[in-house]
Amino acid sequence: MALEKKWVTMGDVAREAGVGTITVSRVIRTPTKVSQTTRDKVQAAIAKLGYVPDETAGALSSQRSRMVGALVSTLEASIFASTIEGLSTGLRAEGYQLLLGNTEYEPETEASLAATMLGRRPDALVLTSDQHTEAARTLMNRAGVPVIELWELPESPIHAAIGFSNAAAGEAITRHLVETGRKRIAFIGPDRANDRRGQLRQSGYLRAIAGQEPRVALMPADLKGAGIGAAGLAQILERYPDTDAVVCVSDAIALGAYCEAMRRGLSVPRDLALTGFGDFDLASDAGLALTTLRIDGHAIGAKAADLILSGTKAAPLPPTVIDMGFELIRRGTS
Amino acid sequence: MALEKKWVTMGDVAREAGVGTITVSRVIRTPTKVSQTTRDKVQAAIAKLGYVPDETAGALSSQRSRMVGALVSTLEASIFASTIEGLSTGLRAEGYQLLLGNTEYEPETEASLAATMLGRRPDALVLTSDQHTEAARTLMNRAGVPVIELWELPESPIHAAIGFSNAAAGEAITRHLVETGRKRIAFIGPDRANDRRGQLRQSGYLRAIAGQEPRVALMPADLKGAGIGAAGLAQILERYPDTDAVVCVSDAIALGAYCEAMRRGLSVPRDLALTGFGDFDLASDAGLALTTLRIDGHAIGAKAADLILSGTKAAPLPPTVIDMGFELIRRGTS
DNA sequence: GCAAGTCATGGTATCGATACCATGGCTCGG
DNA sequence: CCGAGCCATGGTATCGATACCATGACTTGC
Repeated sequence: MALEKKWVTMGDVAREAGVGTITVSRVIRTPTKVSQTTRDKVQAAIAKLGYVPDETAGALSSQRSRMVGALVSTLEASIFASTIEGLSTGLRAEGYQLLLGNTEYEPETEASLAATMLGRRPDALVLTSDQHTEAARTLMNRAGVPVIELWELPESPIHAAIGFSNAAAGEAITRHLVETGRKRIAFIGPDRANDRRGQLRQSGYLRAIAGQEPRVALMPADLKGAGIGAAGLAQILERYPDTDAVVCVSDAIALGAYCEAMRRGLSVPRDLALTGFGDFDLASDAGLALTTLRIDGHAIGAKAADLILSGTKAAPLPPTVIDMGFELIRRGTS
Repeated sequence: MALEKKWVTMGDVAREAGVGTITVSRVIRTPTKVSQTTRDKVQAAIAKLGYVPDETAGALSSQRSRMVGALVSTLEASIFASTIEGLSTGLRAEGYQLLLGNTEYEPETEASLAATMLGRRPDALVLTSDQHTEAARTLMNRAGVPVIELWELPESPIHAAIGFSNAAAGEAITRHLVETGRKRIAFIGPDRANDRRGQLRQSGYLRAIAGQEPRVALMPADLKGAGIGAAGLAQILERYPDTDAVVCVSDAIALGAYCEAMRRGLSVPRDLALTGFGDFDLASDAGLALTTLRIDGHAIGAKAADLILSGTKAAPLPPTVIDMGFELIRRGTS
């Protein structure tokens, strides 16, 4: 341990201020427990020395890391961007920080990332991935760390969940097309074995078209959003030329389908109605004016932060499943 | 500290395997220094007990946290998504993890986040924000933590930088329009005082149109991408009805401008050429087929990971500025 | 006026891992 | 056959903060 001294320690501050180390700790964590004059002295010393408390040491001795691990299925397509933002903003207010991991829709990756993250002893784990390996479930249960699943309402939540019913959402947007007179409705999504959310939306679609013939195109996921939409619409029109509406599993996919429709000279929504999912920027009136289903990702993230911060060592947060709902936004494509 | 025992410790594993704790540590960190038989014994004990090493304690004693702090200007619009992804994937391979913070283009927020992050004693700090307060610079310098700035080539880098010249990029894409015969070129971007990257692209635009009249629309940043593009184009056409090309500071803004042009019955690219920036999914041939400037965000992130992992305690990474360049992608809008 | 209680503060053990140094067994060259 | 040198392993101090308990000064109620 003969490393050159690099960081100012709490002891240095204590010496400078002429107090005990514990008093410095209190000035930082629980200022009300220290008299005004002492507090000022200590704060002056902190400023003078440029002291930055070592959270690593604090975490070890207090057994609270003030870190939250977040495992997201994907960083692309901005799907979870606002959720992460809401979460991180909420946590920052209390000095908590976010550890980020990207599972890429792979349960195996999720399991390995979860294990690595638990090594940091986070105070909570947030998952936007919905498929967990048995090993991961065991690990997370045994760890005693609260686990919050987002963007879904799982049948058997690990602990808590905040989201909405993807099946109901898929059903709602499809029903909107049915109700506006569409008779031959198709569905486009990526072909991803571990994307349960997408599968649930598809099941909602199937329920809503009851009576109509299902027309589903699942395209290779490596095409990315727009590519999936464009290729998917091409496939649908080839197999079912008389299709008059398409439900896309995301706004990005809807963009691809929209552009493909333009290229084919189809009029939207006259010849073909189109819906997205998520209500991202590109769907707005200033953009494609896409009929879509709005998910308030920011609110989901903020709610998760609330939940985490409200749980304490003494009273861990109770198992809960919170339905944040969704909202149909009708714009120009339907 | 009378907390119930929750986690299996290295001592537990050592006892189970009948070895010293340090041997367990070596099995995890430097397996080659332990004999095969002992290694097997220890690994069996680890598996049996479900031991997850406490990185918090490891960080404290080894003075290496295996964490990298990343401060991004924004999580939205997926601008930095691939960079973060490249970074996190590269780091994961070595068991490093990512601490994420969102500065929202606010130098003050960046400074406060940087301070919080330094409390975790990260092994490196990665910034995609380009404006730093004086306090933040001082803090980062004093901390002795390598700082890597991304997506730019700063004149006075804090330490290392990986990116490209935003001014040259703005100039290149504008020059492309000049060379393809456009005579009255406008520029649309957000009105963000602390977005130096955008300002540099604008300065490149100004340099490239030399001789032409500058036509710049900077719209309120809270409109978001597509809104900025749509409102920006409207403003440009009102003030300069004969505009024949528009340089947009991002692909998302170009989408808004594109849709606005459609609504006005303008033909792209005949009446109006349009360019974006970033080459995100929506710009692809399957999407808008947008002429744009490709930035390889993933490569930038991956390179940053390499750089961080190559630096050791003994030989900290040398100050470097790496130009990753950019690529003009000509598609259907010019 | 005194016991009981509150407030501000400090001392010391401790969290769980790793660094440093030490040790015993073994190989190998002369 | 012996000492130099390597390999595998262990003991102990330590990283920098916080928890717990203790202490002395001062307030308050009856």
